[in-house]
Amino acid sequence: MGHPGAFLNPCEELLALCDCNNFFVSCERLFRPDLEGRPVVVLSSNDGVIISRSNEAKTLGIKMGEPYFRVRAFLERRGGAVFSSNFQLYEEISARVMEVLRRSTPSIEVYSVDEAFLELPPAARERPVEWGRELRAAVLKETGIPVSVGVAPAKTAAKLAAERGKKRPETGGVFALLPGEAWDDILRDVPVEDVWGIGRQWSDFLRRRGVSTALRLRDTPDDWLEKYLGVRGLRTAWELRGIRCFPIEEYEKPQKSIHSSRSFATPVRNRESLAEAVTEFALTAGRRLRSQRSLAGCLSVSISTSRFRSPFYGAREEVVLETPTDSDIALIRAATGALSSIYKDGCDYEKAEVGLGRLSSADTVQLRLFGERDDRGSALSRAADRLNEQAGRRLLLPAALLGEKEWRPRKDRHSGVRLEDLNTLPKIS
DNA sequence: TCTGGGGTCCTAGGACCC
DNA sequence: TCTGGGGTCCTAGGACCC
Repeated sequence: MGHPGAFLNPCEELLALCDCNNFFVSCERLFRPDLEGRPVVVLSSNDGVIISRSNEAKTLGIKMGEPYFRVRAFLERRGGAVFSSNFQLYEEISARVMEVLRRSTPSIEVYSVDEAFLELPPAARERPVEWGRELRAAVLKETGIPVSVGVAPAKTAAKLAAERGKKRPETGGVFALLPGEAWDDILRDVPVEDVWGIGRQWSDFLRRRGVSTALRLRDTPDDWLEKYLGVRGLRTAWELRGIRCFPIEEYEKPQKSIHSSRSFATPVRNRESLAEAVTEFALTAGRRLRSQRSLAGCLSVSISTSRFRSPFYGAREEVVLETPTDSDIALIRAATGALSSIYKDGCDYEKAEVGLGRLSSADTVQLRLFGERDDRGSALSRAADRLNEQAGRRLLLPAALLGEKEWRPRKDRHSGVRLEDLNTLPKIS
């Protein structure tokens, strides 16, 4: 068997996971300090399911991903506060948190909107917990967002450490999992399904074979792991041995695919409304495509009725774009064309999606032999991006989108907070 | 009545080539 | 009835993540 990753002396280098606590709820609370101590939840798009919970909501037993309609009455009785999601706001606050983190590390990987991996500066290796506490205090002071910090030799272990910091108040939100005697005791306490990289299918499989804790996973023989869980499962076990297999990926790579989709507040029955939604999603995907300087080589459209009702109808059509493009006009044309080949009359459509794939760099275009680059459409789209960004709203949009948007997702509980409001927050000094 | 949206990586198997 | 042995590329589907 070969080596699944670079071997690093476990004691030499350390990294940290910095994880924002209950991030979306914490963002909403910045503007509503009166909600401290009350159960608060944030809902997904279309107010569908719960995607962020305050500690009080967790204590009430409300689960991640729980459909909102099932707990609405319960939450009301308990004096809970509910918010529709406001991703623009969360992304802006996230950027501010990441700025603070960036200052305290030689190398950072922004892993998600609320998490980052940081290489510990060499001087901090002797005092990881103190370093973590300083980091935590700096983020709280400058952004108002509470975070947990976990320090360990490898990412998978750092995840466990951060979780421990979050769950145990006596740690002050910071925990270092360092090779030594405590290592085994801590891993013994962690159910295997709580290990980063071990999801539902794998944890069921492992438990059936008696591998029920992180410690047992760590001590499972390599050949067995590779046979049943593949190289990813093997790397996860190695990381639990303190060996770094997933390096910090400092440089942001362009995405390989871009998707834009929404569920509709009320079912859409007519072709025009569905085409309008698909046009909207193509525009959203196109804007994100251009912002990472990519061209799309193919585009797909999916439509479906509700998964929870029968008869179900769902279909997907993919079209190869003869010349890779980032032009809204080309994307919209492809999307509406694909839609017409799968649209079926008489269905109650609940969701649609536009996906862009086979992305390539806009800076190094591969021209097809008989293809012609659509420079005008591309330039027009970029000009629209600039105008709309300067204006802070959409000044320029296709006439097809001037309609009533009967497909618009629900957002009944939006706080109404706008980006500008961020600058009105009182500063803590 | 009401059930999110956005990604990544790995692997197995088929097509195709020499 | 018999009908090789590799290698590479591509894709669909499954698993995972937040």
